[in-house]
Amino acid sequence: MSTPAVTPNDRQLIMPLCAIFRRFLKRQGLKFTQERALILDAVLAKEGVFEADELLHEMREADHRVSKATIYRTLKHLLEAKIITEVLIDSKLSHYRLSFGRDPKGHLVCPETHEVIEFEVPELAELRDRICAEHGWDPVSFRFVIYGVSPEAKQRDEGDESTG
Amino acid sequence: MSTPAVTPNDRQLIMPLCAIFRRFLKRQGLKFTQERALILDAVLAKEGVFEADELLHEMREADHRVSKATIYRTLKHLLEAKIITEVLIDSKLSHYRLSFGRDPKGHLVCPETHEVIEFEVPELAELRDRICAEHGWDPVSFRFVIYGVSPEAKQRDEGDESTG
DNA sequence: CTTGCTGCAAAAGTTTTGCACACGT
DNA sequence: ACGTGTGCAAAACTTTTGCAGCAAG
Repeated sequence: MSTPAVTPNDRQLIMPLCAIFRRFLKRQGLKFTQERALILDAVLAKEGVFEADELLHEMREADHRVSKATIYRTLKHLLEAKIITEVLIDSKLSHYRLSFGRDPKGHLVCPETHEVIEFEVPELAELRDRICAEHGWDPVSFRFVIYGVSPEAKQRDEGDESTG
Repeated sequence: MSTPAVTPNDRQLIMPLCAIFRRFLKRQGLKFTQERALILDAVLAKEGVFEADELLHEMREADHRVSKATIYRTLKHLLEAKIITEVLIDSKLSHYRLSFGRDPKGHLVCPETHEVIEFEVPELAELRDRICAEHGWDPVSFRFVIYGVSPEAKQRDEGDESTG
């Protein structure tokens, strides 16, 4: 397990994000509670895409007991604060990713193995602006998800060739 | 209401799609029932993106009473038969579109007004293949959704400028 | 006739909400 | 102190499933 060059929970990020969230909350007349701090920490610790339930369980294991309801309520605030973004991967389950200070990314998803790879494509932002301009819309954000078969899934399929 | 040049329920499409679905079902040892025919008809009548509940209500109004369960079960078969595709617009609700014989499309979505515009971008298919090749994946499909503020929403906001 | 299909109602899964009490400012 | 937040459990919502009778091949 080698350390990636830049991780989402870089020291440089943690401080300002906490401050940014506090400021956001104050501006809305909301409070920066212990629970919200813990949830923000849990989010910062995630490297890629995550779901609400994941946070709940990870926090339980770390003995940071926060209720499901509070997690959902806080995720909404984090979305509004633009600290996280929703990533549309599954139409029955919400997925999120840390987005603060990062370019939007595309996602490569393997439905078989549930692998998710993030990738950056500068063209997408241009595309977004061009399409919006053509229709007279103001761009807000975008999602680009590619579904495919990962190398792992292909390998798995080889030993599984006998279908039916 | 002028007639669009090409509608999804073109005569040219209805026949083969029905035949294609029948063939698909037979190959799977499944049956082509009256209910499945009605649902396919309802799907063909939809111009753009639709949801399960929409079909249910529209069919009820047309006195084509089919149960929720059957609609969901049939949509799954239509997906497998590649007659429709899932469009990821909302993470809590499934959206579909007729996909048979059509290029994948991108979608411009306005969360405020719920408008959805389809657009074609040839570059997306190339992009999909390039990204997959870079990671050693086999491409299957993709979704490109842009969120933005539609002209209608902008107009609506003007009369709404006084934000508490 | 055999096998799969339908409708219903209940179950399952995620997300939201009402309420009484607790905490941040 | 005031106004929010929290946890809990129940509600809401979409989607799935078990079962008894029904229809397609």
